[in-house]
Amino acid sequence: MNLPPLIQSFVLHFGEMGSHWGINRTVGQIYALLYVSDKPLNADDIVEAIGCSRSNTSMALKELQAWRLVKLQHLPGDRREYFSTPDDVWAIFKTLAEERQKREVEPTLTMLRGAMLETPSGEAERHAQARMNEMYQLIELVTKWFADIRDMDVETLQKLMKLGSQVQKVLQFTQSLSRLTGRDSGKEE
Amino acid sequence: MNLPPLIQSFVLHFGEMGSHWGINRTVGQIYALLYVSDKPLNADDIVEAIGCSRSNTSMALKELQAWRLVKLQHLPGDRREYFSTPDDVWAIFKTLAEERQKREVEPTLTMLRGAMLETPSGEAERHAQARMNEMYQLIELVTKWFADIRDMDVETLQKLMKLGSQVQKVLQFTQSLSRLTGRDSGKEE
DNA sequence: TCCAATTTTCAGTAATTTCTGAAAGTTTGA
DNA sequence: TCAAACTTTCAGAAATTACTGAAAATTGGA
Repeated sequence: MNLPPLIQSFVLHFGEMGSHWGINRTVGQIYALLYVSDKPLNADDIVEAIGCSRSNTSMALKELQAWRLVKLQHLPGDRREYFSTPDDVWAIFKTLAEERQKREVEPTLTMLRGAMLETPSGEAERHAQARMNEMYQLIELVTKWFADIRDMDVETLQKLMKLGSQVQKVLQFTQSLSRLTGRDSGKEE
Repeated sequence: MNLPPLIQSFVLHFGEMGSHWGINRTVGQIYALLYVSDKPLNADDIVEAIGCSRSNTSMALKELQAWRLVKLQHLPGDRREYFSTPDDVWAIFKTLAEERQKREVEPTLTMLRGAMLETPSGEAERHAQARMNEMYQLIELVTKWFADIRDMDVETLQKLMKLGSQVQKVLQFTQSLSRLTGRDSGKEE
């Protein structure tokens, strides 16, 4: 690996972190490299920069594309494929949230839904099913909320986040208002 | 493994999912087993139910304790250690969020903070540093917001989540109000 | 169509992670 | 203090995952 020190430490960090996430070192490193690069890179650029094999690079890029974290593009007069990450960090964040949702949460929800349909035989199973239901309700609520949040425009989202826990006050205020006027701003349960 | 079918499929699912998260199969399975169990279990109960070795169980329980996802307790007149998960699914969710924050996000923030202090030499490093700063700002904002959210009481949190994206309307409404009255409910940037 | 440039696949190897059994360590109460 | 009950550690085995180089496949232009 032959990179300026600032970039190198960023790339190495993402490589290490990869294992905490579900991705391998090379995938993490390549993503980091593309993220900070000021121009799209082709596979050989990446091999050169990271110091991994050409085939490994190919695999890693395929995985990053499956995650929708890199864009493929062609440069005029060059047959090679060039890769880059989206510029907008919020868009990246949303993509990541969507993909993790799809890969990690959906399958669990499906399994739990199936479990809800079973008829428990015996006390142990009855209790287990009740617990699974608690988990199901929680995950579903959080999931829907995340989807709502993801679909907000960045402006609103930033406003909301900066408001932070003070949103409580706004809610309380709105609820007193609605009690006075008889209108309700929130969804019913 | 010798468990009622409903419980078995739950336990196996968490085992598989473990690898998508940063935990191994046994850890996932044991957590799932404890989560649905109607009483605390000791290490031998777990070995019996899951079918792994005693030492593996010991390691896995240690990891689950490090994640603060299981409670250790003693039963009167029994020297063995019994394990269970917290009852409250919201508490579990919060613990999980805190631990992931600590393990996955903090180290990255630290690295980025360090990178911000470097003086870039050359255009590539200058651009890279700007990108890292964008990432830093985003992660910090989301992190603070998460912390705010975590510290809300469950009631408010559920209310907020059920409101979903309609919170936008509440925000807009409150802002028109504050424009009228000259008061501001939100933090300043 | 053919050739050269480029990308992908794949089988074998290397590295890492997980798991086990045996041994060592710890704790409790007699 | 000792012994029994129980837990942890750890070195090596097993399983899994990551990586490589060679070969096959694909692509675009002549």
